Amino acid sequence: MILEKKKAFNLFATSKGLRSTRQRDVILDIFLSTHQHVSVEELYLKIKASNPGIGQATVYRTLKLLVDAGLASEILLHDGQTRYEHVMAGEHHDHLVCTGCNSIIEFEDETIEKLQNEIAVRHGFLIKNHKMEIYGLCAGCRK
Amino acid sequence: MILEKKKAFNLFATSKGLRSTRQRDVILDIFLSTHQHVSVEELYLKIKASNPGIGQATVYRTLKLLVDAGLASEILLHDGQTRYEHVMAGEHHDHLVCTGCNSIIEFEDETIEKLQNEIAVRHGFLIKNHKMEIYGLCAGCRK
DNA sequence: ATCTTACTGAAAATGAATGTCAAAAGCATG
DNA sequence: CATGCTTTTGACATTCATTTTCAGTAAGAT
Repeated sequence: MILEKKKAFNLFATSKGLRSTRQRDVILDIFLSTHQHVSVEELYLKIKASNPGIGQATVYRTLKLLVDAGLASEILLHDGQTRYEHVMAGEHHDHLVCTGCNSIIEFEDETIEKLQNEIAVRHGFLIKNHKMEIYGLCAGCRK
Repeated sequence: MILEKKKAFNLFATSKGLRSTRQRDVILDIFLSTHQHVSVEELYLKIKASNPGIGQATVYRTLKLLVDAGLASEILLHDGQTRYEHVMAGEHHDHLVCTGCNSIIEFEDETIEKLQNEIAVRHGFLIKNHKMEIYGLCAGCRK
């Protein structure tokens, strides 16, 4: 699966005339190895640990590329840090965000997706993507 | 309706030991008179036009208070500006965001709300609020 | 009217994200 | 494998939204 994504990225890169560099390989690798919803800072620190040479500007730049390539997407929570999550082809998931411990639970619901499409059609709207975040307290934090 | 909200804010203010000031009155007034989804900058400019004395720090501070009071909520789009929308008690609406012209269409869907609750229950999650944004092209921009 | 404490405005500070630019690296070519 | 052209990079500067600071002002209880 990780291999597929690397191939996908290479394809994207060549189609755009981008070059394949050590930095991009490393960043993609480490991004893919992280849990969902990494902030740039988290990712940068992780990268710096094994590859001290790579600068954060490059991490920022590469993450944008991953978004363009359809491998990652940005999520904005309410802590002022942009986070990036993995995009699985065709699949979509949404988030339960715990405001107590900041943990994120993912879920998927086909019925909601269908309803969204209906709503879009009703408004003559062409959906590109969407995000849904439910805020509250997780089981652990309710006590 | 605007009056109700002012009362609600006063109630909140006294319950928290906050003082009632001219600035807060003005900001709440003008916030309530705006369309949905004002950015702080937009609101600040509007306020400055009629009340040149009020500083933007106060606008920022007061908007946070409105959120605490349950009268406003933050929305994060992808343009680096936090926006605030009106919160109607009990009611909830979501957004179709056009990436072509940046217009926002609101909608409400009871079935989706119900499904969200089911999902929350299934995960032992206590919902406080939620956001859903669907990105794409509006009817006008599809052409 | 006085006193305490919260509030405000202006300016400085912060912090995420982006831009700049010279040096380095990719990669097509001879 | 040297050459030359172009993209990419890292370090640093810059931008821009938001937050903090702080001295002065104003609420509102007594």
